[in-house]
Order: sequence, then structure tokens, then C-alpha cells
Amino acid sequence: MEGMSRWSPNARGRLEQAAYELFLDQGYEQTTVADIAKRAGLTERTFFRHYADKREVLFGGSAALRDELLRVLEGLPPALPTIEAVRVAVEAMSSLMNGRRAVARERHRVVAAHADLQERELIKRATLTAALAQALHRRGVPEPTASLAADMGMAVFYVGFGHWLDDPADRELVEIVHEGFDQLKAVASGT
Amino acid sequence: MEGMSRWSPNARGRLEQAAYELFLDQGYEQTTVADIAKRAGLTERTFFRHYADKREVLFGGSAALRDELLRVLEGLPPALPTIEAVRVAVEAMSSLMNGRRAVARERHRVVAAHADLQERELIKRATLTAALAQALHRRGVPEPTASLAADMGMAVFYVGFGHWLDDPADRELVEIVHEGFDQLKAVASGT
DNA sequence: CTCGTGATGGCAGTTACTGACATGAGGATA
DNA sequence: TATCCTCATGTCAGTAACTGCCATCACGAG
Repeated sequence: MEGMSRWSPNARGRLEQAAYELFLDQGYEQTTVADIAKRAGLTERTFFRHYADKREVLFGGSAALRDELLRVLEGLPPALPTIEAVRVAVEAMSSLMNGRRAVARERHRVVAAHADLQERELIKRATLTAALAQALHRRGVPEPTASLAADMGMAVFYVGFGHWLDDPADRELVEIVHEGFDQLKAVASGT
Repeated sequence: MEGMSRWSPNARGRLEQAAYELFLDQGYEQTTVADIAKRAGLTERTFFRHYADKREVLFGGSAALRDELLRVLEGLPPALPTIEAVRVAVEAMSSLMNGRRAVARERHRVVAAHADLQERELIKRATLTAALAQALHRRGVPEPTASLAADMGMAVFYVGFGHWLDDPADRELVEIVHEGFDQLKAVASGT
């Protein structure tokens, strides 16, 4: 039952590793799924058993973000104003990126260069946003407030993320996101 | 120079029309590009000369939205607070949907049923958001305020759009969006 | 020892999409 | 009128993403 892998272990991880290496080395478009599978010591058919499509191999980490976002939100006192709850949860999610800016930059370079991958990134964001909106709804926040608050929270996160990648200083993402919420309030209040 | 079409006129329009008919009749996945071209009296190769890919045929209208959004924004007095400028422009864009709810619903049904199409819709939204942010920047709004304001404006639009489609009453989208901006301000101020 | 399970390989097929070249209608020009 | 030129379209071959189906084979359970 806990017997782990019967073949070479961690096939999925090997595929992801091989994909990253090839994408960075020779580009995303120039890399075929057969190439990736070969480097991982597997076949193309097996790749598609682990990842729904070629793009998905770059988005394995998105589940962790969602889990942290929802986990933290669940533990927050119900009395907390919506925007503050969103802020705490999004900041917790942001802290998962601590110390990973170099990796994030490399990955972002690949994604930014291909419309295909940007589309996938956007749907991951939308999924995250929807999950947040639904969680807020469970907290008792009515629609469309829940959706708007979720959208605002994710906007602060992603806008901050973009600036974090470019930031010449070494500030952590959490810090940038924290300030982002202050700016959000300022903008919305008409300053 | 103004000689118009030398072959059967409006090839692009015929392709779009054929695509809509087939998508609604037999589904998006079940329709091949060859099917669409055949119904339009053209070949598959010609389809790809008019549309970059199969999905794009469903997104011909997005350019009009962007044009209206930017056109209205350009004409606004510079003194107007950012959020109010965004509000006016987004409401103008929303009014383009006046009386088109039935069509919008049909199209939305197709798009909602296929992850591929949702991805494309999201990147159109992102493009629109980026264009708005850039236009705000030209108005003198600094970053990241411009990006945040653009994101908020588009969030209000799309959240409102979703509710408009479901709304049992016959309110126009502009009206819903207008109220959305009020709610946005309320949420952001911590109510 | 046998049998079942589950991850993998092998393979054929479909379809989206691309590059290269051919065709032919109509307008411009001599 | 005759000739050329442009450009939307047709034709065709090719690539690569993805899928369905069946075979294989290591390992654990009995």
C-alpha cells in the first residue's frame, strides 16, 4: 500500500526536471514532448499520463499556492473584514516564494515568451481567484463582494509578483504585496 | 484601391458565421477546421489565413471593446481621479453590449464548456487590462497604481458581465457595472 | 506459485497548424 | 486590346500534439 514506485522512482519529477532543462537550453517550441520523455528515460505516451498536455509540466506548483491560500483563510477569525482576511491569506501565499526569486525569474522568462504558456498561467490565476471567491463566500461574504474581493487580492498578488521579479532591490515578495494592499485602498478611495 | 473583394465577398465573415453555426449545432470539439472552411465554401488553409487558430474565430469582437475603452479614456479630463476615469471608460465599453444579451449567452455557453476557449478569453481580458493600464500610465498615473486600477476596473466589468448573463431581470450591463464600482469602493474601504 | 494490479511501452490514428508553390481573377498600364 | 502584377485562394506535403487500444512486465497478495 505504501510500496512506493515499482519502476525507476519519481517519473513525474524526472519529466518535470527534463522539461525545465530542455526549455531553458533550447527553448519551449523547439522541445518536443518526445524529447522530454527521452531525457527522462520514458516515452511520449507516459508523459501524457502524468501531464494533461505539454504546457502543464510548467505549472506543477500552482496547487501548493492554492492549498496555502485556503488553509490560512480557513483559520482566520470570522469578524475580520473581508479585505483584511484576503490580505493575510494572500500574504501567506506570497511567503511561499521566499528565496525563490532566481527560479521564478527563469520560469517567468520561458512563460513570458510564449502566448500558449501565458494563457495557461492566466487560467491558473483564474482558478485560484475562483477558489478564493468561493472560500470567502463560505465565510459569509455575499456576491458580488466575494468575487470582487478575490479579484482585488489576486490583482495585488500578481502585480506585486511582476514587480518582485524586476525589483533591483532584494525585497521579499511578501513585503511588496503588503504595500500593494495599502496602495489598493488608496486607489479605491479615490486618491 | 477600394476595389473590395475579388472573390466571393466577406470570406472572413462567412468563416465566422459557419463556425458559430457548427459550434452551436454539433459542439466545438466535434467541429474540425476543415468542416468550417467547407461550409464557408473555402479551404482549411484559407481559414488559417484569416484566423491564427481555431479558437480565434470566436474572439473577433474583442478589438471593438478595446477601441471603445481607449477612445473614451483619451477624451476624459486629466483632473479626473483615476478610479473615476476607469469607471467612465469601462461603463462606455459595457454599453457596447446593450441588447446583445442573447447572443452573449450563446457564445458564453460555448466558451464556458471548453478550457481551451476559457484560456483564450482570459488572455483577451489580460490584453485589455494591459492596454488600460498603459493608457492610464499615459495619463500620468504612476505604477503600480495604474496596473491596480486597471485590474480593478476589468474585475468590475467581468464580474458584472457574469451576473448580467445570469440576471433574471433585464437590467443592462452598464447599470450592473455602475453599481459594481460602488461596491468596489465599499469593499476596499473595509466595509 | 499464481494471479491481479498498475505503470509503462508500442503503435496507429486524428487534427491543428505551417511552409512552399501553383492558380487565376481583376485592376492597372501601355 | 494585350500584357503584367497583385493577392486571395487552392493544393499538397509535413510536423507535432494528443488519444485509444492493447501488450508487457515488475511486484505484492494470496
